[in-house]
Amino acid sequence: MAFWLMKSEPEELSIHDLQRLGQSRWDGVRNYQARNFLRAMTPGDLFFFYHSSCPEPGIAGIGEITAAPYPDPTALDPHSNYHDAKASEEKNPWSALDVSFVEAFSRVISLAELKHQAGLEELALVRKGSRLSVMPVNAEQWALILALA
DNA sequence: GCCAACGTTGGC
DNA sequence: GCCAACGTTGGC
Repeated sequence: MAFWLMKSEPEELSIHDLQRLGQSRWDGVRNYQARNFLRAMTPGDLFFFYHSSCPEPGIAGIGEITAAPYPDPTALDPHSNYHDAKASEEKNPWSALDVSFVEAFSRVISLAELKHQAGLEELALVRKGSRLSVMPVNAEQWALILALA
């Protein structure tokens, strides 16, 4: 079992949306490095649900990977914001997977707090210039962040 | 393969 | 809205 962190704009999908829905498809990733991390995920893996591009950016809860990665259907949908004109049924470079709700933290662990937390220096989220939307979290980092919640 | 121009991300 | 940083595109 592995740990991850994935970013979502809460206006699109927040941890509370996921709580209400129970499960959701995680799609729209259009960066190869992030996609490669998606493809490394297996059912049972847990991820921190990060709220980005919002008034209070930070980790808002936990979700679980429930299905192995499959071709991202939004890449083929001309009406989707994530449509990729170069993708086809035969050759779709993008991946999506299914996630389920695990927990909503009683507070958001803010980005500022994560930046100041000793032991998280290597976390891609807080590294200068890093804009990855999907990233690995090691067991030590996971436990450290969980203890802040 | 180089690299300038452009687009995107995402915090502030 | 600004802008730093990174990624992608496309001419050469």
